[in-house]
Amino acid sequence: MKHSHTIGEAAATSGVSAKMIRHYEKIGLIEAADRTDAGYRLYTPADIHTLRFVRRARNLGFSVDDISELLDLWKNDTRASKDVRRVADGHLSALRSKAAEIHSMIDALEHLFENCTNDERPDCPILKDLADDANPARPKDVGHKFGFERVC
Amino acid sequence: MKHSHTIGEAAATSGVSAKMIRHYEKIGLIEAADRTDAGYRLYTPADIHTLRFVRRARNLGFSVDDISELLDLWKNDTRASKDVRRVADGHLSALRSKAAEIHSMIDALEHLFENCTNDERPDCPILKDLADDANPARPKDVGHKFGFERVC
DNA sequence: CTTGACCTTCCAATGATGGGAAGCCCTACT
DNA sequence: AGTAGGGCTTCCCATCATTGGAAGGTCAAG
Repeated sequence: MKHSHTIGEAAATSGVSAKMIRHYEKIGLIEAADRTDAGYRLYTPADIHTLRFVRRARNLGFSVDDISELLDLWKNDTRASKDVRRVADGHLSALRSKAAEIHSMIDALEHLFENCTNDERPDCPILKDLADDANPARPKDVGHKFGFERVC
Repeated sequence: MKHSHTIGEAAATSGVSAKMIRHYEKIGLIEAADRTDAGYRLYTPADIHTLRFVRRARNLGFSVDDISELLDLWKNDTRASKDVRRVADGHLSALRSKAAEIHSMIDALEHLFENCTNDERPDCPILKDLADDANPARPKDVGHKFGFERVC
């Protein structure tokens, strides 16, 4: 086991946190690492390369399921280019529709701002609009599937 | 208690699911509803109006915390317009930065597609790029805070 | 031989929502 | 009057990626 690294080193060089490396192992995204006699995980340069692949895919917003599929394709020499493309294409169109939703929210909010005095008076067109029963506030239901945990 | 409605009716007319109405009550976003002798929740038209306000704000992507603040302002006649504006402004800039991230992911993916043959051959520039140690794939770390649960 | 930095596992929380089970309530129909 | 059904109740669990912490074992240097 020459050239093996601890999880901390693997985390530092791959950009994936040690926590997440253990997590990815537990959920089966990556293979279980070899261990020292003391139980420490050991990572080869090839493992770290895989971790980098995972991080880059996450940076592009791929889900863990997508990445699992991409990893399989990556390690399979007989893969067809179009299979990879299918995964990436699905992700891309999801991104595009998410972008469209966000832009429609931005537009609606900017519209609400148009008449906002931004002063000490209690009159506020933004609240008026939210309270207006005739206004569906761009009714497209957004909710959980597209993730507004804290930022949207 | 004339003019009172069950949670199902309130859900249907407000557009907020019964599940979520109970949830909002539990987390304190809305006040606990009155109950019948049998324990059924009862909603007045004013309650339903509040629920509509909540739904519209959610449709605009406001977080529950934001909405809680907006509700307080809405029910407070001495509010200052600028306080509402502060909440909405914070949300708007969060939306804008999220939009920017998504567009950078879209751009990166579209770039990967440029040389993709989309055929049966095993050669795939998308995977090559993900595996390329020299390529940080737009290193801006995205992750949990901006929500890619299933779509990104 | 201690100290401190690292590693281990396990459990919990985030945020908004959905799903389901087990059981009570109410109305309508036989 | 009894029953079928639908709606209501509470409680727990799952999602998704990630972080945090606690309790404890290991290793290297001082």
